Amino acid sequence: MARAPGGARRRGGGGGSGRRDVAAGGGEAVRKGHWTAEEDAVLLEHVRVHGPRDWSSIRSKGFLPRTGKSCRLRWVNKLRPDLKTGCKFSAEEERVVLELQAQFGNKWARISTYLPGRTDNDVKNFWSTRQKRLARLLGTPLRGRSSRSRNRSGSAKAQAPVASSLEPRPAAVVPCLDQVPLEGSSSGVHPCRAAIPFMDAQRVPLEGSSSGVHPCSAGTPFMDAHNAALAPYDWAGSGLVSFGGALPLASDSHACSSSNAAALPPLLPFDQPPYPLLDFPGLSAAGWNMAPAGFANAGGAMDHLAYQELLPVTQPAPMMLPFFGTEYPHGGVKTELPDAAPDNFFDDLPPDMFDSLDQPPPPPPPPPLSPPATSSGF
DNA sequence: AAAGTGACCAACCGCGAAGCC
DNA sequence: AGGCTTCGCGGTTGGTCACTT
Repeated sequence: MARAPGGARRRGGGGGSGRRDVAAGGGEAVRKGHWTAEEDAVLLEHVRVHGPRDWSSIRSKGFLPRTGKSCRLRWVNKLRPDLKTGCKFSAEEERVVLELQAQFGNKWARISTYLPGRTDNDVKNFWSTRQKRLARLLGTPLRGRSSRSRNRSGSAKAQAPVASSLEPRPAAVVPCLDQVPLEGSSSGVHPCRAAIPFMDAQRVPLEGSSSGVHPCSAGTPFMDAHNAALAPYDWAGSGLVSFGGALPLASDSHACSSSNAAALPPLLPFDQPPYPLLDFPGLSAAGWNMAPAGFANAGGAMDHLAYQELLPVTQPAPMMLPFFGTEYPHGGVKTELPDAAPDNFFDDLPPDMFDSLDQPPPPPPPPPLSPPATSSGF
């Protein structure tokens, strides 16, 4: 569908219109809502001078009529130079999210530390969208607290609730969501790819003009629809929760990384994958321009890393790395699978597979073997 | 063409933890 | 030790766009 990259999307005009712009309270007005370029510039300057801290002073000193909370959020989610703005989650990133969500639960900040360039908000939104899609595809309301109901025009086609606080689940082999046929997919160019034309030659070629082997399945055979149908499946859990395999983070998760953010993911508490990783000539690990070791684990540490990047260059770093991801819904890479046609994917599943939907969740998984290594910070 | 809908994204809110005095 | 402030996180909400009907 070629949606515009997040940052480029046109928002309710004139800056700061989406939500309430100004606090209702008296006294000094606190601006809310969407940020303007001018505000961003002020915030960036503050960070450049003071670092990603003292958020509250931004307002107290009169730099911006924004709360420190809002400033921090803006920095973390949008202005940090190491963010993958406009990049949809790749299949590998999705796998990471699934695996880590199964491990950690809804610890988005923690999970995001394994995904360079992704914020907790990114992960959270991704997960939420994914859960909603799953719920709709499965025709099963997800458990958990009531989801936001758009309730547009009182549509009877109310969307299923989204489980907002899911318990950690034991890993299970499940299909990558992009195995699930997605309506509305159309050919297009991923915003990242647009900037990285050479990647087209590296991608798994699609057969014909509109269908072909999904890059995900091509590179990761365990994710094909057939295996998915045969695999045990944690329906009752966090949707299509997880994978039995491990995560090839060492290389794949850096696809689409926006910069030399010195962000190697922490060592994951998973085994190395038994399946081949996507390999692209000329893109060795050394070519990723990554720090040799270390990883920021917490959001604050990430802030600091990003700030260090900001010091020499206040503009977001350009996309320098290719995007290997599989785009399904609206981004453009065709995801139609020969073996997983929209109408027969679930038909291929054992009929009793859905019986577990209403069963209590299995006991939580064992804790991770080791938490992410902490960086020295700032 | 218009309405409905899903997907995606940005940002706010509430709460708890951490730090400081 | 206790209160206050700041920060970080998770959940939620609202807006926009693209696609479908």
